[in-house]
Amino acid sequence: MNCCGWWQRQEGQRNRVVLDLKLIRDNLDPVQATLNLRGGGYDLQPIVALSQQQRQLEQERSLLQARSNDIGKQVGQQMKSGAKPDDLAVIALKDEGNQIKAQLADLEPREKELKAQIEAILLTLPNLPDASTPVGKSEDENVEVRRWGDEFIPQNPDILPHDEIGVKLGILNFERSVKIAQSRFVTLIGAGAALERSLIQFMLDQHIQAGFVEVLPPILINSASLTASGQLPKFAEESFKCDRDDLWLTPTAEVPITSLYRDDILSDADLPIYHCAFTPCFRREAGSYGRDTRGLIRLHQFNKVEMFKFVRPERSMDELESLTQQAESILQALKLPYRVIALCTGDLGFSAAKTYDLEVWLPTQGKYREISSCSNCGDFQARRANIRFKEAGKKGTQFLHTLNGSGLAIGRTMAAILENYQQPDDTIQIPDVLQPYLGRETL
RNA sequence: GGAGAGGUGGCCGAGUGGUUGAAGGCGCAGCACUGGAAAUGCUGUUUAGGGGUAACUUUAACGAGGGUUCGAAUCCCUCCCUCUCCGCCA
Repeated sequence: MNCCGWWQRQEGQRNRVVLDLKLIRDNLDPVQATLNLRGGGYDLQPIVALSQQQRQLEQERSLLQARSNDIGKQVGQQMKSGAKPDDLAVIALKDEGNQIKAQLADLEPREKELKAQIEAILLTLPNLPDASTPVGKSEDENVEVRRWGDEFIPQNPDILPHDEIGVKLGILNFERSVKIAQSRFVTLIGAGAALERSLIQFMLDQHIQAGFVEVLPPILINSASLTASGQLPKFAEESFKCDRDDLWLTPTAEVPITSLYRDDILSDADLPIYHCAFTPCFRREAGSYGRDTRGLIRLHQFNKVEMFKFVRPERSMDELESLTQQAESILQALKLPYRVIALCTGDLGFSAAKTYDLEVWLPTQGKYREISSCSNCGDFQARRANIRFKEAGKKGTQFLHTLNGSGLAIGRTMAAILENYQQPDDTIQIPDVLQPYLGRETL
């Protein structure tokens, strides 16, 4: 992680609060207990201790600075009323000012160091699971919520895996992609490229119609953006980095979209804000050697249409349900069988408080595979990104809630179509809703 | 990449060392006036941390970081960003 230097250009950021320090201080045991549901051995005790010391120093420093300000004023007044710089009274004040300066020079670095330590630890703490997230240690304890489209599961026993049929049809090429780049890349050719493009267009159209405003964000993004949405500091290994520039290849559109409103104070009238975006996504897939080495399931570069919501806190759980349904509506329109899984506390992503995964049926694997992940991040990302809203007529600001969901991963959708729509003669029927986009009925 | 200009509150815009968290204006909110409104007048109008049940109090912030000073929006250094012109380029 140290090789990447992601922390080096963070100075533009105000101190981020991340998990609410006050919440931790005032509710140590419940917060610790909730965090423990994730596993991972997070310990809040050191933070509380450091925070205690830091506040102690802050109080001392404030007092000194108050006195220092006072001295400054007094000198100013005396000079104004005609005192000379070498008057005894003035010199005495200056001396005291210098003494305070010396004391502050000792205090300040110590407090700063404590703050930095606290901040560094806080940034590594994941979000607290929502109370409605099922408790469990690993993905084995995820809970299936519902299934859809059993009647569309193909019964043909001779279906070829999507990568094999894709290569056979000449629309996917993996070998040449190794030549161009590496393994875990694909080149789409002819109708394959067109199908990918049609899927992107179709999905965006669906979301735009549902009220999501399309954005096409930068795909090279800075460290502050990755920190804001929770990818940094813990997951530096997972992203591609352009080392000379403090720029990273985006792992998901969630990251640039979160930072669209970083450090903003929105008006409550602005909420909710719905965005959708098509972007390529880049992941190093460190630690997944040997998993899904074939096909479109796990690539270093893949396309995805993402949905994102900025909402009022009390609405976020309802918004998660409708976000999930929006993602489901794409699978339903494509008539692809899927199931909805509620991730358990042990399998929850770093920034999420609650997550539904959508898993599409892949006949040749005989199982459901993740094609969308819809998460309510609560105020976790809003804290890191410092995105607040102000209620008309009310004092102060509050952090809003963010949600994100794939709608959908394009490559995996392609894979699902190539298998579920495969015909006995090795052609691919094109789903009805895509035909107008692609301009043909079969591949 | 080369040359120049600039970054102040929701916005415009003043401010080159001393009660400036920041004049003035616009906007916004409340009140007054009105049958209602406009116009007008008055009042208010940033955020974050600490202490306090609270009223309140204190600290910090004028792009960011550092320095000079008893005292910095104002002076010095470094960095970032924006704009204009030239070059290059899709």
